[in-house]
This record gives sequence, structure tokens and C-alpha cells, in this order.
Amino acid sequence: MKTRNKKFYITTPLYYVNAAPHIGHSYTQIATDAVSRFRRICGDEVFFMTGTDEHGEKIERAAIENGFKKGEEKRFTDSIIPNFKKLWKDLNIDYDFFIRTTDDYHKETVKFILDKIYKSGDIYKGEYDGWFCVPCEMFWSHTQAEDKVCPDCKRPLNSIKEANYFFKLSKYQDWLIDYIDKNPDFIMPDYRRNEVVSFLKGNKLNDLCISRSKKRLSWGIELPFDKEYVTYVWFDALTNYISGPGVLNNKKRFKKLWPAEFHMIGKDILRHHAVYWPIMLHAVGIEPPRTIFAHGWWTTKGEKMSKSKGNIIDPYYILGKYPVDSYRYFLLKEVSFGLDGSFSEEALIRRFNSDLANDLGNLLNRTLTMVEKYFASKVPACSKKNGPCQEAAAAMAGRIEESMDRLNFSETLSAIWAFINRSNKLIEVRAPWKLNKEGKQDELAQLIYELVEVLRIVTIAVYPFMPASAENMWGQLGLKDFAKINFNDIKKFGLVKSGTRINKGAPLFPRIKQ
RNA sequence: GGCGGCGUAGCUCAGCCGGUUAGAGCACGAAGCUCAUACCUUCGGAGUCGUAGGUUCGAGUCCUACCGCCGCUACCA
Repeated sequence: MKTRNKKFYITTPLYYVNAAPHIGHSYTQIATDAVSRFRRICGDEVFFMTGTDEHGEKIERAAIENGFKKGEEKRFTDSIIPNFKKLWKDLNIDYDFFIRTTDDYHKETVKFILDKIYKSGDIYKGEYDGWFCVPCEMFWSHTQAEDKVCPDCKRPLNSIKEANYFFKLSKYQDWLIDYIDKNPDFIMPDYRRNEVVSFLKGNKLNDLCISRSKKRLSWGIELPFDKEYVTYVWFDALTNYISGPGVLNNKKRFKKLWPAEFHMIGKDILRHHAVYWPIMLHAVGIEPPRTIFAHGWWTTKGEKMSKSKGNIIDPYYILGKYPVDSYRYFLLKEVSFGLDGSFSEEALIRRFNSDLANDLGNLLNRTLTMVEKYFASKVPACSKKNGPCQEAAAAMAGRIEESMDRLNFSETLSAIWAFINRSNKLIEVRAPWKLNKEGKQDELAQLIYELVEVLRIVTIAVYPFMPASAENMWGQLGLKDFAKINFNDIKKFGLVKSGTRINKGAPLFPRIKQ
């Protein structure tokens, strides 16, 4: 187990704001939020940063398409940001800091880093050699355009040679291979690390073109050493991870937060994070982040989601039909984090009904009903406060800590559900309705008290995944100070005071009829 | 083509260094119970563990070949 009560810096990618957020964006956010909430209730000082990537050709073009004039790109991105922020709010994403690559301190940081690398000699002027599609105004590399036609529009390409600035990736290739070898947790899951390693060992790295001529693109951060160019968007965007905490403008905070514990990303942008980014940092003498975790994609009916196929899942469509926590739960439970998953409403409903309604919701409901019927809505007193339930809770706590360190959310949830199901079984075995009939009040009180405690514990355990439902449960149990819940209280038994008046409400997760 | 991975019950998957009758969840069938959201609990069925060989006293578990599927093989966010 990693030590707790520490700072914990975690990031999501900066989302490109040329289109509306989709299921993939929401997946990264929800996963990151679950980790952050877990760490917070463990006592860590969490800094969860997310934000938006706003420079580059595609933004410039999207601005024009949306009726903005050249030079008004920032107004365009300003108009898009609220869509993202609103979705994060609706998904209960509790981030600490929102960074935009158009923020001044960020732009200054990018220039500072570029300047530093330029002066150290790792950026040099060379010649970019590739293809250009005039109608699309798009650059394509030789490997992208093997047929010499535009991969987008299929029209013939023009060969282009242009002076540009390059960053010496190649110089640090051996260093990176060695670093990954010595830090096996740097890239997770391991099958992704293997891919990166085999790529690094099998190819001589080409230097990275980090400039774009203003003749074609002006919407970007100007190179500090040449006014004729702006910065390549990836170089710009990656820098956010250090500009946000304040490498330039808040050195104290930066010093405390860096290195980041996790960069959460989708598998499609692993290369940039696992190769370019650590080399950029190394070139300026900053150590790499601890772990880059690349998660998988959601497919529908076996197909990758894409705009052209028209099979993209809109998070708002789901939120319009199902509770937010059913969506959060589904995404984190359905697959082992890292692998691809198959998304469908049927699967979501199945999970909801069997796990949330039948197992958890029903356990809460039946327990509260018994407190109501047998003890006039007040939690009964009990004499014995340790036993099998406590042991089971402690075992669960260990499994949660272990699996959360590996970001294996589905395993964490399985551990919690084993505890829930154990409790449903306990009710069958002890048959409280029988105890009641037979007038065995002490035994009945003991059992009901244990069940209330179990639910208190479960509430804390599910909180990182389903914060809204946890708050609801906490309230129904008649407990106070929800904001102060603490993971360590999972390991303690007997915290609920006898006499606490429960506050039974509507079923937590009403079954969805198909 | 090269490197890596996968192919186990209807579905989704677990099976670590090879060792008693191959597991889980969901789905399905039966019984029990009544505190509960037609819920919960118990029991049950079915799998030649991709194919063919090999190593071994013994192989989903190691080796070889083949079939099928997937990922990576750079500068596009």
C-alpha cells in the first residue's frame, strides 16, 4: 500500500474544444474523479486538474465554421468551454483546477520552456518535408499519405518543404528506454508499457517538428525566438501539466505538487505522453510524472465510435434517461480499467438492476424498513461491537486500497459487492422476522445494528464512485457530517450511535423496467 | 511483413510458479423465505478449456505448427 496523507496530483488530458464532449471525455473525467475522491477520503491533499486545449489548426477552422472571423478564435473557445464545464458539473466531477491553454500564465510557461530548450541547443532549425492538401489546408506526413493523396478528401497532395524548428527527441532516446526500464510503473497498464518499449527499441526516433509557420497558422503560441512561427499544439498542450501547478508563476505550489502521481489518458494519446512529454521534461531538467495510465475505449455494437459512423454516445442522452451514478458505476465496473469496453443501454440497465437496485438499494431499503418496524425508526443498541462483520469490512478495506493503487476500479467494486452480498446473506441466515416473532429482542437488536453499520461502511466505500448516492444513503441512515467521511472509518466498527433516528426515503435505485 | 497479446459455460470474463471432480457474475430452471425494489437465499444444468502434435507421472496452465481475432509499427487533436 502506498503511504497516505500525502499530496496527490492527478490530471486528465486537456480536451480539444472543436466539438462537443462525448462518452470518452466523460470516461476519463469519471475515472479521475473516482481516484481523487478516494484519495481525499484517505486524507491525501488532492490536486485534480483538468482543462481545455484551445490552439491549433482544427480550432481555427472550427471557429470559422461556426461563424467567427479570423482573430476571434478565443471568443469561439470561450463559447465552447461552458459545454464542458456544465457536463463535468452534471457528472459530479469535483476538480480543483481548470486550465486553458489560452491562459496567460500557460502561454508564458510554454515560451519559457521553449526558450530554455532552444538556448540549451536541443531545438534547431531544419527543413520539414511532407505533403500538404491545399483544399483541406492539412499537413500530412509521408507515412500518412503513402498514396500521395489526402487521407481526408482523397485529392492529390502537394509536396512541401519548409523551414521549421525541431526538438531533439533522438538525443534522449536511450535515456528514456533506461528510465522506463527502471520505473516499471511509469506506463500502465503493462501491455501499453510493452508497446512503448518495443516502439522505442525498434525505431530510431525522429526529431519532433515543434513549429508551424504563421503563413498557414496564426492561432497558437508564438515561438519566443522566431516571430514567424507558432508552437505545435502538442508541445503547447503537454506543458499544461507543469504550467497549471505553477512552475513559472507559483513555484511553491509547483514544488509541492510535482511530480504528478497520475496522468490519466486515453490509449490514443499514449505516444505523446510516454515519449514526447518525459523527454521535454528531461530536456529542461524536470523529473517525469510517476505514472501515465492509458485507458481503453468504449465501443458500440463492436464498433469504434466515430462521427462518420454516427454511433457516438452523447453523455447528455444517457443522463437524460438514467441517474448519473448509474452511468458512473457502469463505466467503472463493466470492464477492467485499461481494456476496451462495449457500451449499450441494455448492459447499463442490466448492471443497474442487478447490482444497484437488487443488491445495494434493496439492502438499504430492507434494513431501514426493519429499523422502522422493529425499533420505531431508531437504531437499536447493541452489546457486541466486533465480530465477523467487522472482520469482513477490514478485509474489504484492504482489497479496496490494493486495487485502487492499481486503478482497477472493477476489482474495487467487486470487493465492495462481495461485502454487500455477504450482508444480504446474513439477513437470510439470521432471519430477523423470526427473531422478532420469537421475541428475541437482544439478538434482533444486535443484527439490525450490525446491518446499519454495514451500510455506513458501504456508503463510504462507494462514495468515490457514486458520490450523490452515497450522500443520499448517508442521509437515509440518519447520519450527519457527510462532508467529513473518512476511509479509515471503514475499518472501525460501532460508530453509529444507538438511538440515531433513521430517515428512510424513496428507494435509492428503483428498478428500471425494460 | 516484424513485435506483442488473445481464443475457457448462452453472454462477459477469472484461472499465479503445471497437480485432487475447471471457476465467478449475468442469463436460464427449481425450491425456500417474506424484512425488502417480483427482492433476497439455496440448489441445478450445461464447457472435448481454438485445432493438431510434443514435453511430463500429470497441461487451460510449458514447447512447436496451424486457424481465427486484436494491439503496436511515430510526428493527426
